Amino acid sequence: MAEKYNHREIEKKWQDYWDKNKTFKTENGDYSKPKYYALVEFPYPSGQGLHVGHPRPYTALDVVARKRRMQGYNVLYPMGWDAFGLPTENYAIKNHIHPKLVTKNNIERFKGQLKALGYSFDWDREINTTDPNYYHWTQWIFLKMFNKGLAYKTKMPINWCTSCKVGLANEEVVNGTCERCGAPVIRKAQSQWMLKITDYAEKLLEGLDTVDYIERVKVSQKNWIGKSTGAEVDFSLTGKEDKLRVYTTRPDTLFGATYMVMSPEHPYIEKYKDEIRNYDELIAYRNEAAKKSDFERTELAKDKTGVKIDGLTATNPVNDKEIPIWISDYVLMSYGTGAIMAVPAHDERDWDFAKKFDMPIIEVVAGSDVPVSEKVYTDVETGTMVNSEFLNGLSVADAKKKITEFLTEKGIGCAKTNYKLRDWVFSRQRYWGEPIPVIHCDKCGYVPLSEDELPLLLPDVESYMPTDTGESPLSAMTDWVNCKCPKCGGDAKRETDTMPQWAGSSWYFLRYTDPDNNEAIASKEALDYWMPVDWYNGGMEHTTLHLLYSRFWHRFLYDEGVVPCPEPYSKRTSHGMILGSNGEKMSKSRGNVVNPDDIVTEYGADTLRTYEMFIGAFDLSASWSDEGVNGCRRYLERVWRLQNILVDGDEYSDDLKTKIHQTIKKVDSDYESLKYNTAIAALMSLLNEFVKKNSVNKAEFKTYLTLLNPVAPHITEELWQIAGFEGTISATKWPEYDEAATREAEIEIGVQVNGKLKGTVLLSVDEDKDSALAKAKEVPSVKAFLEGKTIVKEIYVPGKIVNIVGK
RNA sequence: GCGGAUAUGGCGGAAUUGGCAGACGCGCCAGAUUUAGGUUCUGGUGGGAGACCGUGCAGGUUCAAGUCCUGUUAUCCGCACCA
Repeated sequence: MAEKYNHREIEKKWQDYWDKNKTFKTENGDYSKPKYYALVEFPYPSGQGLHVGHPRPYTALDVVARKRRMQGYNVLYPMGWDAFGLPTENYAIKNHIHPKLVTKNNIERFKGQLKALGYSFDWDREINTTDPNYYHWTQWIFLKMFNKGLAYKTKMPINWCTSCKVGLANEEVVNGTCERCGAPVIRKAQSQWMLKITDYAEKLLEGLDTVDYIERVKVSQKNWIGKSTGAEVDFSLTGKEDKLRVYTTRPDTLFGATYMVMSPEHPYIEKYKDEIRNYDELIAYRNEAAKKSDFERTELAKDKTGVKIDGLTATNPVNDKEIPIWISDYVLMSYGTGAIMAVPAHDERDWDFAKKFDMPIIEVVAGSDVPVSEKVYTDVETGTMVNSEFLNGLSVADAKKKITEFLTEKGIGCAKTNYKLRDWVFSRQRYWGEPIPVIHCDKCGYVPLSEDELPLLLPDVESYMPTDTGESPLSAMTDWVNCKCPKCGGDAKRETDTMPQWAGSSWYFLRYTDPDNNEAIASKEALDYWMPVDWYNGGMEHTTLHLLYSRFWHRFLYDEGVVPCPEPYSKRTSHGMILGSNGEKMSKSRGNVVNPDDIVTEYGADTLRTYEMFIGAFDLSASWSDEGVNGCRRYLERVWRLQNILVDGDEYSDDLKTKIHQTIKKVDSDYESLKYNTAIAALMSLLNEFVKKNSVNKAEFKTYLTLLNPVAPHITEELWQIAGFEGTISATKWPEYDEAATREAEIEIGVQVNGKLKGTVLLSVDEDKDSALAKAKEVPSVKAFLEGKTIVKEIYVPGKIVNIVGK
């Protein structure tokens, strides 16, 4: 009789063993084997420690990594720390501890927790974004971008968090509040570093066609980039030289323009201030609009406001009609040209506006059942052009083409593509981030450091408090700030803004390939061999920001010849959240937080891993259940007791052969397609067969342990050793199945009468129709139902169903 | 408003190309073993007394629909005046 399953002893034993023997160390230089690069998002080492949500993706790809190793691949499965960031800095401020120390402690805790879960990470490749040897290269990439003109500084209204006292990217503002702290975000003009991600909009969009991302990730990337095609058209300002240029996606409706709208910030308002009779009114409106936060603007989206400009009108270039110009905050200065032509008949917003201010609505696309005076008509598929002179009778698509050609020919317009994507606000007025390696000299402007001056170290400061002026705490460090200009040698000042947290995570996957390299971000050989990442899994919350930013950096590095492939990730999947047992998001305030440490101590890492894989469909969120955890523990105990019924045998026993081959096939394919829950179900089902039979032979046991090993590595190593199998299970080969052996000789199939199941019949796989039907009709319950009926139709689908239709 | 997803027993969830709905687990019920233990083992478990009825709701296609088609509702997530 075996001893009790003591998970604490066993798990400790094997974790030490793997550590000591560097079982999962990935060597560079061994480039003869096929490679596999599995990647999970590295965590932010927060003070709270690991969350039960973390093990879900980590275990999932650990399963893939372990399986790949057994299949003979050279596997890279690394882990590191995305350790710059606000919570650490805030904690440091509050408790007067250096963020460096806070980070160190948090990492230690996280690392201990991850090790206790038995992941097959190569810990020799651990990276840390706050390590100067790491951010050296973050700064290096920034310099490359700067030198290519992709980094620039500009004064612009930014999203300013009133509580964190820090500028935020658009992506970090949620409903007008700060994504991190929830405080209101206001607009504030500040000089900011920007990265020209917009230059890469098209490349980032096109790249999506070449990668295997789950559909919703692709869709959100596309939406964020927001490509639209249309035309720019010059309207003339009546009686002026100047043109009023607009952007439209519907140039076909040009004849239907009945007024124009400019953004309240449009420069023409200042330029023609002397001729505008209601200038004061316009300025008052503009000031009101500026005061509104993004949140309010959104809230009031349905109710249009605006002011008509008195003293300025426009002329439609195709029919010389004079039309009024309005200003309204529904037109944004930051998109297109800051002005639009309004075609109320065929644009919802214009229609609302026209209705409110009682302006004419001219139909130019016919096809609606309802007059355009009653309902806007935006269909572009079925309508026909009317009231549009030379466009009349054309479809919308043809009209678009024709009018664009016409405009181009006459020199009053051209085809134009726009993107919603904006440049990336890359400065933070904070301490705990990578220093931006640029010096400002009054004479020479912004001067980059030279590469050999990197890394530019983050200096130690007394206080990490951000200043009320909006400057970084670094600005108080005069010794550090004051320096000489590398170009002219005169007095100059260092940039005191730091980089956002996204910087370090925008290229970390490259560093893993060669983490200790002091000469480059990674060696060319390492990058050529390992890149791209074969499978990247991460949270849905990172599908717009992190994914887009890192693709942008990677694509830039590709254009620079630094990396060998245009896209960093071949395949991207996402996992669902683990919710509390009440189905709500886990949080302290809701009191539904589960600490992974408790589960590991009480039930063991293998149980936690098994449970998180078994909990449900990987891409959907799932609620925590203590009973479910217990069930998985029970399962592992049943596996443990298999050693009590272990008998000799070099081959699968006849009665289980088919089932075993089927299980190998199922587990193999399920591990590949994120269907961990059904893989485990199949393993449970096979276990039940062994238990029922009260026997498992060595060949069967070996296969069983190997299949389970990726999910529950500790217990399977131990059982492998106890059974006296050769070597360790981690070094064994992945079992293979024989397709022919997965097929049963005889199957029980359903027999329906008039489409309703009445019984079952045992048939051989290649049973012919006549014999199958004959046997089916002999089934007593079927026979009874056919009594007195005329058979109209008989259906037999081999291996699936028999259906007899009678009247 | 737009885009994406989801909806199946008491619960978590299974169901290649349409082909025995409810695998596997939890919970529950009964029995056995063991005696105080996160027990283990065996059997049962969608509803209904029944013919039958059952995959959010209403239609449709089909010999056959959780799966396909047309509508519709609810929940969740993302985006939100982008011309």
